[in-house]
Amino acid sequence: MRLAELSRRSGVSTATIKYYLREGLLPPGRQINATTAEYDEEHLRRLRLVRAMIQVGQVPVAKVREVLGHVDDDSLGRSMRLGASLWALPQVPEPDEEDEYVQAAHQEVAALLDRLGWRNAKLLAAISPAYRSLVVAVAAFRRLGYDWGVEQLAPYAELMHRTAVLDLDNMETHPSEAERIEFAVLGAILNEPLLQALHRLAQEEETTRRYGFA
Amino acid sequence: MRLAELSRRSGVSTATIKYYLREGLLPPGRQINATTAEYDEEHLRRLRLVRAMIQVGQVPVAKVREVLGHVDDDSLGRSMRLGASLWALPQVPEPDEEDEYVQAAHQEVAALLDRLGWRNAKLLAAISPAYRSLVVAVAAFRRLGYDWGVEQLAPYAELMHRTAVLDLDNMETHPSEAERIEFAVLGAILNEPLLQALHRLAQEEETTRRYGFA
DNA sequence: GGTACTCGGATAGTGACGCTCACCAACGAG
DNA sequence: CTCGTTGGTGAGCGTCACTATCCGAGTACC
Repeated sequence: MRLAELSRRSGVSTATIKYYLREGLLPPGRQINATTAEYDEEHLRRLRLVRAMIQVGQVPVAKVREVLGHVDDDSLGRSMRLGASLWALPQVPEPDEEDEYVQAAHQEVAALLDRLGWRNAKLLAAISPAYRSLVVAVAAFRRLGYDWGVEQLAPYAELMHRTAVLDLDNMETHPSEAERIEFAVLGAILNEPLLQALHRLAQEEETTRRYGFA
Repeated sequence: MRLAELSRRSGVSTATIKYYLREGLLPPGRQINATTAEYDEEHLRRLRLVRAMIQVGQVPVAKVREVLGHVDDDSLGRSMRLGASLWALPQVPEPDEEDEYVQAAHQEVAALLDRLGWRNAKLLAAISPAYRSLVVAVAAFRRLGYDWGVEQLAPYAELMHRTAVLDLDNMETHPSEAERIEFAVLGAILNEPLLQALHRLAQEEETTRRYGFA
């Protein structure tokens, strides 16, 4: 198929596809002659993945390129590939370690991980962007005078852990290793907007249950 | 306190504070004379809230203004005020209702709400941005060949509902109505990055538990 | 074989966003 | 009186995700 058809089948404008090609988000098509290139189903699939990451996952173009690099990198083990992809996701700015709220948040999060027995997460704390994001979020609450501590966080963490278990169980239903990796990466990126939407919908449901529509 | 002190105490540059004032995210200070304005603790608090929304919650400036308008609008009831704030949050682009995947996703989500007995959410479906986001996310999965149906979604929805229950329980611990509203809005906005961070950390924990660090 | 169309590729431009800079006249401390 | 600082304003910056335009080379159709 040629560029125009790829565009038609994906619903993405030719100009945008050209942009993705230029940015290295799509591998170039098979060159037939100076003015024609041939694309296949794999290109279509990759294009849809890219669109999903950018539009649904709000992943910036540069990060998409990075994530795809990890997905295609056969030299990594499973944990590393998944981790590398997750870590490439958009991040919160670095916490200011001098800040007293940040320091208190560090303590709180460390206590939380102890309470939960998340030993691996503790080991990853120094390098994991998720850990840093958590510290930043907790610090933001504290700065506003809301003292979220272990007591408040633990039930949320428990629920999120169950969510993660579901994620991985779903992943394991896929037979081939390659497919599992793609699903894991994809799931890590697309699950979040989905969870967020479910969470907001659940909040609306619960709010109206408790207080009605007024 | 004057602008420079507000800047020092909040860690936000004076230029940025001026920008927020111009954009109406902060109410103007009490004018003392042509070159001096006085700000108080309320300004500081509001500024921290704005920063938290923008930096942690990734809420665009225009949305922050909108949300603050709802927070300050005493004419609304609780559900409406919370709803108005939640609905002002960044959204996914409108789903293309012509698209077959979107139509299938609609069916799937409707079936999900039936299964869960989320009657209020069903009523809100036509107007709720959360509902639309959910449809877009499910459609994105389907387009990539992963058929997330009621079976896969229901356990996630159940967990998210429990999360929402926690949210509202936490909100109800606050004594005054005004404080509850602020906490609810804030929670709705800041909880998401926090949940996301917990989710990612839980994924890392669970991945390494199952497959080690390799 | 003529011609109108389409192809891919490349360059430059767009509009939104979140600041950030430079400048200004008006003050206030020494 | 001088000099630094104040709050307010207009314009500018860098990034991002496209998008519009042009080009010369091929292709389909009559």
